[in-house]
Amino acid sequence: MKLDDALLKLKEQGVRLTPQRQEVLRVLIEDADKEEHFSAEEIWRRVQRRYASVSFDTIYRTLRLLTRCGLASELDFSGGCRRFEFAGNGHHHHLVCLKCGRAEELPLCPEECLARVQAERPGFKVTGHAFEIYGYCQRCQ
Amino acid sequence: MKLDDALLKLKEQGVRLTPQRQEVLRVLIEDADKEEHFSAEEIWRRVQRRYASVSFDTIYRTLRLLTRCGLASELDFSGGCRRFEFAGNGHHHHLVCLKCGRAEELPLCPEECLARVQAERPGFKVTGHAFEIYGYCQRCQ
DNA sequence: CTCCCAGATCAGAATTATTCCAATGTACTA
DNA sequence: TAGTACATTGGAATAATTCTGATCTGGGAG
Repeated sequence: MKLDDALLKLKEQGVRLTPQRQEVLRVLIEDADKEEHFSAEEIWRRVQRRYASVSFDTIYRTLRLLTRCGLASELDFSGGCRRFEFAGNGHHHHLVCLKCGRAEELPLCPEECLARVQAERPGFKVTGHAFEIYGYCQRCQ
Repeated sequence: MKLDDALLKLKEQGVRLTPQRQEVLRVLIEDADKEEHFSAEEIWRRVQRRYASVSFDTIYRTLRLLTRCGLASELDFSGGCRRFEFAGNGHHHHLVCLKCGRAEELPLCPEECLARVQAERPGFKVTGHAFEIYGYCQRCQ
């Protein structure tokens, strides 16, 4: 999914398209590569390049908004590094380096485990899941 | 594993057995049931019952120590609820309620996914992994 | 059993991440 | 093009965790 599609999707949901929101979305979509997932501060710095007076609060509020709209995901990796990514590139999980914090995307998902749990605990309403593998990347070993 | 075994294991590792440390370990082992995983504050309150002047810092330091010694695990659940559990009851994952924060233990593990990743990324040194399923428990729906 | 000191504890301050608030600004409808 | 509901701003508040420097103590040596 590209930036224009994402903006359209926001508009369809009746969300006001402010320049700050557009730029946060642009950073998530265009500045990220497969191994780079931004912290809120990194996103803030990048948005500041174009909108120097943007506040930290706006970044967080926008990220929460985008998450609610299904356009961003909040990643709670171990070691206190909460990161954000664009959610329009398909479901995946992460291989996370504990030294440099970079996360590579893994095109897999423990679906059988999920299915088993849902079958065995009908009383629990599943809404999501997380799966991360931790360790040290080649550079950091 | 019981409290005495855990204390012995600490001693073998040359760790000083202070009353505070013993009480933290006792809380983790004897006060927890399968659906209750304590926050640092909950552990602090419980240790205070016996050692009224214990500091918050001691709780955190002890939990880090126990984690390094393999006797505790830090659980980074989504929604900012970091919790701690005794690590002597076998490997497992968690079914986490996003409302009340309780976590039920799941006796399963996405092993095939781990094996696949290790086979496909020989350059990455895997040291651990996390798998949690989120949703709402019967009570909280 | 007592002494001793490396390492542990304590209280409170510092740090970090995130959210709240009240005043001000603005995207979008009509 | 104007009006207003919603968004942004900057600074302060909150919460979680860690640091610091003074004081205390578990447990080995004698």
